[in-house]
Amino acid sequence: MEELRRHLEKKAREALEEMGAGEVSLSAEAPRDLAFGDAALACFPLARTMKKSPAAIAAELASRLGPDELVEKVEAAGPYVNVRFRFSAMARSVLLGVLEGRPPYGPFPARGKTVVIDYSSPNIAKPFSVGLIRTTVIGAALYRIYRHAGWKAVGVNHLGDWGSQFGKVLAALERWGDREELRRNPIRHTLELYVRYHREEEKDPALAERAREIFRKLEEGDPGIRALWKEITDLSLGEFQKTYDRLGITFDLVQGESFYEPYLEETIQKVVEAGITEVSQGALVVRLGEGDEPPCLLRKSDGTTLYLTRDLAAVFHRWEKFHFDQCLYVVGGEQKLHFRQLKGVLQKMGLEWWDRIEHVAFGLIRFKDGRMSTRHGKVVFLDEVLDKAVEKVREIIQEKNPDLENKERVAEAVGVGAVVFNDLKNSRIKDVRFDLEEMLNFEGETGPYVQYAGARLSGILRNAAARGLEPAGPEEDPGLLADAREVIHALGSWGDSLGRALKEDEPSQVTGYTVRLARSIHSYLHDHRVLGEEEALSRARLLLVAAARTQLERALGLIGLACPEEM
RNA sequence: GCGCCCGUAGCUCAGUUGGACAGAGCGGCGGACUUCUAAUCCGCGGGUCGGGGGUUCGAAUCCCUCCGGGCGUGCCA
Repeated sequence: MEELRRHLEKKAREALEEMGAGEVSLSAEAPRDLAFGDAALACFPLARTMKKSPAAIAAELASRLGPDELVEKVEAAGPYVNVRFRFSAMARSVLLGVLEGRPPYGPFPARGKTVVIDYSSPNIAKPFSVGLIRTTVIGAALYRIYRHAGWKAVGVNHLGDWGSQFGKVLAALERWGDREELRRNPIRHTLELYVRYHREEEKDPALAERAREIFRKLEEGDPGIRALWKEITDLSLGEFQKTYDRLGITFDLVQGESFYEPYLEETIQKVVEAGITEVSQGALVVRLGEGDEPPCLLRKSDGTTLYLTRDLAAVFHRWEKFHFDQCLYVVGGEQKLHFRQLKGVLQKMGLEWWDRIEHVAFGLIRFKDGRMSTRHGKVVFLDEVLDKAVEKVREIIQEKNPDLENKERVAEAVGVGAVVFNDLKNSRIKDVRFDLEEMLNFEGETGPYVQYAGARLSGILRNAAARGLEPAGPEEDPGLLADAREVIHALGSWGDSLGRALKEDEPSQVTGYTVRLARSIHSYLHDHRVLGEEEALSRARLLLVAAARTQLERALGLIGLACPEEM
């Protein structure tokens, strides 16, 4: 599709030059409706320089753009020039592009650029709640998308394994904890302790004092406290890993905030040496901007450090290690100020790479009656949601396809996929209401809908193989697929979707692509048979089926969904 | 109070960066399985694009203002 558009753009450029428009160019875009054609040139941008109406320009341009080996028909429609490509050329370009894995369908060659992506980064004193799914799956999708586009991607899990909340948990453990229970059920027990702490903190000032003291000792390196901390973080991380495995998510670098603990002093020193700090109310701060913009705190009045201090240490470390071209933080939108401050400090320090930092924000998950709160124990565990989804899929399989092999594996892939898909469906910035019922509705624009399209395609390919029928080869004319124009277009729009996904750091563009592709496939398969037609037709359609299946699996893979052969 | 984000069909959302008649899914109603998987497909109904101004040949999209919701706003992360 891309090469056809470039061909058209080149022709248009030449024609416009003949028309005396000078060195101008128009870009070919997808028309609003397939009925208009396969590509459209909008002439609005030329109206001013050419001092003619867009419609007049379109009319003249259209008259100069004749048919050729790739273009079948050119037509002016108001301010647009609509172009229909020769179907065989278009189909061949798309189908072979997909099957041979040429970019953008297959991965791009390395382009020598590095992106560091910070995602998931759970606070491991807290449970793996559904709230964490957002950063985890959005970040992992971006990681795969950047890699597909030829970037060197570094996935970082910046574990929240440090900070005053550990003082709280350890203080609670000291007072009410059960070490046996902690080992058996680390996450739940830690959560219980955390909730209890917050319930009792208000009426018991000594408790809060003890928590602060413990955190201070932790930072000072007290061996007993350190050992306890290590035990909790290890147990907790083990539990997190199980969920990552289920989601198929990996990292290149798992490094807790604690890792940076020895570097905090030199980090603070670096900022001080830049001459931008001041002491205010006993705390070390950097003032950014004017007016009410709150200052950034590097060190509290009690001498301990903050989130920002540790993030600064981490970003220096990342810079030295990777010299990234971009560094993305996939973190909720409520932390916008924090990242503005992080960038602000770097900028004020005069570091030229401050602008490569980007906060990829997303909306939070809310319940009908307000937001989640770990402190109040108002959490839903992600694993429970996944389990419910998988259970629902099991029931559906039992009902629809009881003879299926690998039932359990398919149920897991479809159930987990449904939850992941649901989270990647909408623009990331929107808040999402936690609605289990909607998550478990598997009809319409859902993960199972897309996977089901893949399974139907696979079924056809299996049957064809059993009959010894091969897809048409590249030398054969794909003209027999003229009734599949919509599928070809859906397939061919991949470059647009991928481009926007990258430009906007928006995995939902890929999700949307899978839905459109699946829809065109379902619709086509409903109206057309592949096997049992005249051989040339069957083989041509088989080529389409193979390409659709390949591309669907690729796109699903980028957002972290499997594409089961059967379901 | 101030700052940022969101507001499109009953519900959940798209809307290709200012352009062709505002589109999907869910829910509702009505149809399609002796034929490669009906977790599917096809049709119908449903919208002052939160309100009001402005910029423009042209605004859901840009600017101003108001309203509603969310988030943040010095020692949490």
